[in-house]
Amino acid sequence: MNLFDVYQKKIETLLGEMSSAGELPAGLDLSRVKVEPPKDASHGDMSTNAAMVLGKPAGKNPREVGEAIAERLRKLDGVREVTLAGPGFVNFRLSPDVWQEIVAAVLAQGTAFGDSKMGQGEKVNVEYVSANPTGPMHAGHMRGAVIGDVLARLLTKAGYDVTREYYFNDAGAQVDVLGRTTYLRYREALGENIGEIPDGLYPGEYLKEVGAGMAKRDGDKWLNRPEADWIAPMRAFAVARMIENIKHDLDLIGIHHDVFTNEREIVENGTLEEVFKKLQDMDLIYQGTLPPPKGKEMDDWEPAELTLFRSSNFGDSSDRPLKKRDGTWAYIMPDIAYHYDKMRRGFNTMINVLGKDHGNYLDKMRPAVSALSNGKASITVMFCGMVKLFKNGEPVKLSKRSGNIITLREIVEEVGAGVVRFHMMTRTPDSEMDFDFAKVVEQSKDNPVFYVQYAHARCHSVMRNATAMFGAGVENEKFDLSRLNAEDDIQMIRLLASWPRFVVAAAEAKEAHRITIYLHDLASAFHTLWNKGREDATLRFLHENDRELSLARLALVRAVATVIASGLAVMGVEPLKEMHA
RNA sequence: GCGCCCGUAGCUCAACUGGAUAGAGUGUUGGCCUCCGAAGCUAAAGGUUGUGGGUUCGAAUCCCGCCGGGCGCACCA
Repeated sequence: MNLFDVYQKKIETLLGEMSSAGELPAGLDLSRVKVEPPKDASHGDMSTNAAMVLGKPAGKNPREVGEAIAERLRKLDGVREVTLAGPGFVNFRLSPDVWQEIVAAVLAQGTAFGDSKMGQGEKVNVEYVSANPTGPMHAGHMRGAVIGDVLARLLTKAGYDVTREYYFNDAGAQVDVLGRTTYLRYREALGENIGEIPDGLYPGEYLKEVGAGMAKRDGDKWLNRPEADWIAPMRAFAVARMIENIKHDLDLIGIHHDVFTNEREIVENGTLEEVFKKLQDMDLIYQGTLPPPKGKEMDDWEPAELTLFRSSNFGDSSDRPLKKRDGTWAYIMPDIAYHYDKMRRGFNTMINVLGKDHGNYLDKMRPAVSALSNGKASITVMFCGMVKLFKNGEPVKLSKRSGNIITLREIVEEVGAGVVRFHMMTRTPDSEMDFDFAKVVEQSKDNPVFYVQYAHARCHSVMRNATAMFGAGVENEKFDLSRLNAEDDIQMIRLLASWPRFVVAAAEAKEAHRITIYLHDLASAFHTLWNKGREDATLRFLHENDRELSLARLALVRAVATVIASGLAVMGVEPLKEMHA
């Protein structure tokens, strides 16, 4: 239930009536007409720009149009205090019962309050994490992992049919390195002294158990045999183990993908050839020579004739090679084929969460997606900035070379999954962010996770007190919403009522971090209201001698807790009923 | 050199995607616990939204030019 949608429709109907009555021309474009909360609450509950948007096409002064709109608006049920302001805003208030009903709606819908049908069941593919299975999840992965997952939750809440996907490469050079390192660990497990891990292999301890696992499964059958014999089984075994490992680590922060796709499948089932043929049929493939890249020192540049894709037809800065000089596929080809595969599976909206260092991924992929779908499919990339870790105020040095990585598991064990998730969402995705192990668990209002959780816990504290005061089961007793008539009550409800709007706006913009902003506002409003009760006893939630008011206020408090929980659910964070030190 | 992103209070970030007087936190200085959890609330203060033009009823937001920053620019993966 989105009140703003309700009044948007009412106003559109009203404008239609004005056209019929000849007060406005027929066939006006209403798409820019909006109903939103005014920036300054003292202007009213809602505001519409209709008069300003329609003034010009109607050939009338906006204020004149506004006056006519106001006239009709005054006659609507639930509307009061219609005023004309500024350049032509029509502001109005809603009568208290309209607001009070929101509390009932929230309690009836529970955390589903704020769900929207905006997405209309459209299939969306959100691809995130997608780390190659060469090591455990570490600090560098957590930002993208959480951003992708929360975006998926948000889009689901907004009515999209979301598939969470993980794509990994189980071929290629990195995976060969994994295979070789596993072989070394395998020999170690069989009793050999392997000494230091040589340069160019993965030094991390985590491959020890993989090698041991291999030794357990296959015994010594791979010893003293050439690499050509053992590299494939080592790779396969290690990849399978690492994927299990990754799934397990992701589970620690509540992340579960629906689909795992690997590059090998795409390559082996002939998708590359199919895509290539398709592009050929569209006359988008030719043999040619590219100019050397500009602005870069190229000591070994040699012009060569290559098989090129006319990506510049689709806005790319230059055409791109799909085959190398030796005739084998260029590396972007599997990626293109993979996106073709997604489209073939019915996804016209594809979202990719990547690190900022993949800066030109979109440039490379968009032309292909556009060509292969005749412009129907879209690919969006969300770039994530780096997370800088701090311990005791000192930056944590990370070195993958020495195997000195901070794993996701360590972080989650130290601060908890909810804290990690919430913090990753406190900034726009592409900004850099500091993550201080001490600060993120600090129990003060400086810490947004705590602040929001505290508000939720306080709500539950009120519920506990209500039980103590009025006996068990008070929350199920009937309440009279009309008792919520203090301006502060209504103020609180207004904020609750705007939650569905936030969901829609955040989903439209694909900016899940806005949810944290809303939650912080809501928590702040609740803390404020709480404290007002200290100075003005009439605003307290519970009144021993006024059971009816207490029940109504208790309903309000439960609604606040419900909306906080609804927001935290989008974040994938478990709401706390009690804070404990 | 080219492409993408960014530039908002001293600092870290918002601003519901074109709306009215640009808001929070932090830092500084005050006030509030016999009272539902003071782990909180509250007052003051801080701005030519990098800059110069343009578009319109209206611009932090859209367009163009500068200035400054980040990332990317191979047939590597």
